[in-house]
Amino acid sequence: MSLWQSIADNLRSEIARGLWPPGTKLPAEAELASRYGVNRHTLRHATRVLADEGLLYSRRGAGVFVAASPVDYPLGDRVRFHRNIELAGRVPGRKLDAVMTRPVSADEAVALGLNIGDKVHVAEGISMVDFKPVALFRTVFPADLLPDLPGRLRERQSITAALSDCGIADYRRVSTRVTARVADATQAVKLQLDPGEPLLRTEALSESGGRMIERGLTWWVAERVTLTLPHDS
Amino acid sequence: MSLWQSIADNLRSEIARGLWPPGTKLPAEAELASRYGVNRHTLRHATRVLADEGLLYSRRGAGVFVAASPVDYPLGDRVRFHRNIELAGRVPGRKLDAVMTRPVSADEAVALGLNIGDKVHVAEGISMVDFKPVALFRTVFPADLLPDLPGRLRERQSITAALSDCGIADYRRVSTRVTARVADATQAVKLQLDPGEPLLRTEALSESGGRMIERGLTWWVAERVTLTLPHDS
DNA sequence: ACTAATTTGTTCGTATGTATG
DNA sequence: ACATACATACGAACAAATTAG
Repeated sequence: MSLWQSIADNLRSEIARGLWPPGTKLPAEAELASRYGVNRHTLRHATRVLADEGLLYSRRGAGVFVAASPVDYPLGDRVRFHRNIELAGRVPGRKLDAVMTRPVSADEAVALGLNIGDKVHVAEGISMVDFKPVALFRTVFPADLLPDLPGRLRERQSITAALSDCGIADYRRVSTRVTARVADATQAVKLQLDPGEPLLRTEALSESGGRMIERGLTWWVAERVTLTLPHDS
Repeated sequence: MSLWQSIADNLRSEIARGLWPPGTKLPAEAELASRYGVNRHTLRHATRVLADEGLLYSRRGAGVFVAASPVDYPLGDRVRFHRNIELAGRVPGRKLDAVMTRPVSADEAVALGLNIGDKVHVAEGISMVDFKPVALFRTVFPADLLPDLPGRLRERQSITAALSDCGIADYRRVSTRVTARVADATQAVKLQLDPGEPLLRTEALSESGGRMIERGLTWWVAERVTLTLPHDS
């Protein structure tokens, strides 16, 4: 086993054991290199590999830092943000930026099976984990099915709870599509990250009782969340 | 409905109908604006929205172009690149950059259920659709189970076929994790895109007959693929 | 290698219609 | 009725990147 590999393994296990918590600044490369008794190039080889794995990141002139361990977010048939995050032992939160009712757009109409001119409720906001933003969402609901939804959304913390108040006891994902984009300036500000950082974009359609009930677009901060897929076997 | 919205809808439907095939350069903004009888700002508002949706992209000094429609890539229990792409009516391809055998790394050992010191075969390369690169992959196999794999991989076009030659007739995904990173310089060159463009990174584990058979890392060009999830109902 | 023409990107200014309270 | 705020639309000019000759 090469020197850089054993150093990488060493650091990896130390990070895994919590010896260097997320956000910690590692000692300077020169310092660490002398501790391991290797040349700075050798140490850099190890940290570069860990950075590729997403465990570390470096900022020129600032230092090498331990990346925040991303939240695992399972994308199953019944995706519920609050439950998912609580099951992972973290604190879920949501900030509602806007709730409005407006005519459906062309692409939304196709997705939800509506006609031009029909109205939709739109909820926009930010999802948080441990009081840090992890995602932006824009969710669209057919207004005719859910006349009371805007009010309920403002009262309740979770979308699931608001839908339940409107008589939608259960709903299921029928399709999920995943792609990625880099954050623009507006998204970066809302998510407290730098523009150009990658976002995972999911487009989800849910139905209940034969009607499309929800079309949700979510932009996840890639470095703060890992989407996991169901493999029912 | 505002002017820019109807222009956007018009262009959207024209693109959907194939009137402007992927890669086509649209007429210059000034030209298009005069055709629609609007100011250039108004036209730009429409094209900006379509660019946000991923239907168009613009290059200063060059023009506005119709984006190549991304390939839908289903992530199910039995993921087979060649079959998936052919089913979408496109031409799959693979370029093998390297096949080697080396000791397993720490994280690979955990994933595949191996011990330190065990050997793995590694296959690295580029996946293509319609002769354009869409993804980088690095796939790792336990060497003890598949002594002949390196030779087979070099002979055959698809990993599925090579595994079949080694007696693995069938294998299933047991876990898939999705996150995103921006492309570094090396990845950008291999994938023929600009550094800083977002990549979707999937980490997949597959098993066959009770043994982990494969751990595949794939970096997808986000603008050229959309990952779709199974929702078995 | 250089220039000129073309094309998108950005920033001024101005005006109008439409909700809101 | 009025003031305010916001989105929409037009006009002009210039900057920056690309392409053609």
